[in-house]
Amino acid sequence: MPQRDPLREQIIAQYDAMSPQLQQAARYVLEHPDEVALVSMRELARHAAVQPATMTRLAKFLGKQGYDDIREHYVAALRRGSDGFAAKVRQRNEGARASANGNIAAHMLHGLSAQISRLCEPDSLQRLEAIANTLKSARKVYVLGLRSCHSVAWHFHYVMSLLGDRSVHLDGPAGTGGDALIRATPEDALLVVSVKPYAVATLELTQLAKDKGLTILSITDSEVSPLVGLSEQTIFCPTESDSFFHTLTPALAISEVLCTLLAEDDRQQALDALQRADEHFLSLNTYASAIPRRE
Amino acid sequence: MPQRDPLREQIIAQYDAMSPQLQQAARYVLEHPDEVALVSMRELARHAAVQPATMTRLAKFLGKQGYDDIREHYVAALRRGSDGFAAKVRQRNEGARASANGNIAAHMLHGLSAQISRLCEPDSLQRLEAIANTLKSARKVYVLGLRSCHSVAWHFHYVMSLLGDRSVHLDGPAGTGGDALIRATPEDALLVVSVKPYAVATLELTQLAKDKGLTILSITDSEVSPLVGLSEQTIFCPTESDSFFHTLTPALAISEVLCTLLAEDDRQQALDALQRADEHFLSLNTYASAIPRRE
DNA sequence: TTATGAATGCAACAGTTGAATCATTTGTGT
DNA sequence: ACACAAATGATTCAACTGTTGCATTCATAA
Repeated sequence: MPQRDPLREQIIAQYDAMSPQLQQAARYVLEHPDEVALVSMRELARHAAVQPATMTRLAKFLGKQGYDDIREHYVAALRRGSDGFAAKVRQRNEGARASANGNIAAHMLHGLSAQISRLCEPDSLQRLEAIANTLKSARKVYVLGLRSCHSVAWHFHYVMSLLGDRSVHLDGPAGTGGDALIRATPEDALLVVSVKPYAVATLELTQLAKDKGLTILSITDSEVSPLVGLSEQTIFCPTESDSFFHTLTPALAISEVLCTLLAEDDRQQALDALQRADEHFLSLNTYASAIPRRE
Repeated sequence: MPQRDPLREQIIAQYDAMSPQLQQAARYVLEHPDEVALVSMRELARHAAVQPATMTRLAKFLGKQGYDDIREHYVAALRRGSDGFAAKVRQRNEGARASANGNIAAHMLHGLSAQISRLCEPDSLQRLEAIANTLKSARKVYVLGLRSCHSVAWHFHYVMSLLGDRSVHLDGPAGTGGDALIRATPEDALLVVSVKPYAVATLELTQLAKDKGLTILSITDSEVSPLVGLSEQTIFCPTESDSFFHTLTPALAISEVLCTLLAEDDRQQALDALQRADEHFLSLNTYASAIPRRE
């Protein structure tokens, strides 16, 4: 399981050179690596039937500065082993050292990558599929995401609008964003995107939609988000970031996956719709067909 | 991964009844269960940005005798999860089965994760830093991204607008999007986001800005993008995806990294600006401070 | 406005931690 | 037998832990 454990190998290599007490301590450490991370040195020493000082001496003997170096090692190993999310945390710590070097960017990108890969967990995948299925059978899909979540909501709506006319974006100038709900029916669904801090307007509109009988689906950041209680189905996106702001990259990834699942549901229809869209844009000269010559 | 976690469920169930500080502590515990087992209470409190006492109070609130009860729970969970590697094998099988099931979502998410982690290559990092440096010294930063790239452009602008008033979003109703360029000067920069197919309007506006002497920086998808020739500096975002549509998740990640680099450049000013923004939103009641009760 | 109770921050507490120092024991070579 | 160095045990210390009580702030109703 642990791919390679340099400290473990070092202990084994130096084992023969240790005094009996040190060997006893070392042996216990080798056989109970988790304990090192989870209990205090004194308790570990007690379990190993060794003086507390012996643990310190073991550390010194291995060339470490102190016992904490040993513990740190096993804490890190445990973090990595427990699940992917913990691995991210560790990565972040590692990256922190690099970022002292001045490279915040690499650090951040690593974190984002890990967060997205964590979305592959069975629970998330199941939720994604469930939401996609509900969206498929909805008459209209209203999309709501205010402030920082606008980007995600809009992108979802944009892609959906290329595929058909079922998507309605709840946004607009002069506070008219919610007006489209006037014609909403219980056969419709509302896809809400909101992360902490949750915009009041988002919650209010969602409540209104729920009162009108719409099926509420949400992309949000936590089990304890206020959206959870309002929604029939929920998918969670991590938003933590080392910067001042939370990240919306995982949320966008989720939104793109949902679009894909919806399109994939009826491949042929999706292709046809995109074909028509292409023709439309062509006749409008929306896109640069021939790339302008660059000097 | 843990089949059932009664404490977790208890926290979620009682979350709404907690005071804001307790909620903050509880939320951190929910999101970082391993940390509870691996670090001291004070350190956990520090990470969660609450008072140490709050953790104790959380424990009492949950009916526990003290914080140690909470820690014990998570220590036990971690022990079970790590050395009982049956759980891990099970997890792996679950994941494999799901993805072998033809799970598009998992495949896509893996791909996105890999694409973002590829952005950590030295070349990309260098480009990121170069663009950030140029943005720092610009008087105004105009942001342009049409159609699918709107989400990226808008998100960049949104974050920047929280930090100050240097950012101007080139978008608006009734085709007035480019009007803001009227007051642009050669001390300004234009950040363009565009991926294939490149919107004609984007290229035209960029050309106009270049003619006016602005520094052009771009986020685009290829060395042969028409933006490359127009831009002083360029950063490339992968857009390939298994779905019909290209992905903008990496582009958004890039935009978030840029924001962070800019904010990090003058930490204090960024913090002050965010502080002011917070006060503004508070007085406007933009965000739900007390999360509405859900039944 | 003022009064009231809850929520929060702060400071002090006793207990525990890991490490350093000194004393004692152990094993070894003469 | 002795001396002597390594190993071990015991003691002490500063730093930190989780907890508690008190002071302050905050929200809300009268």
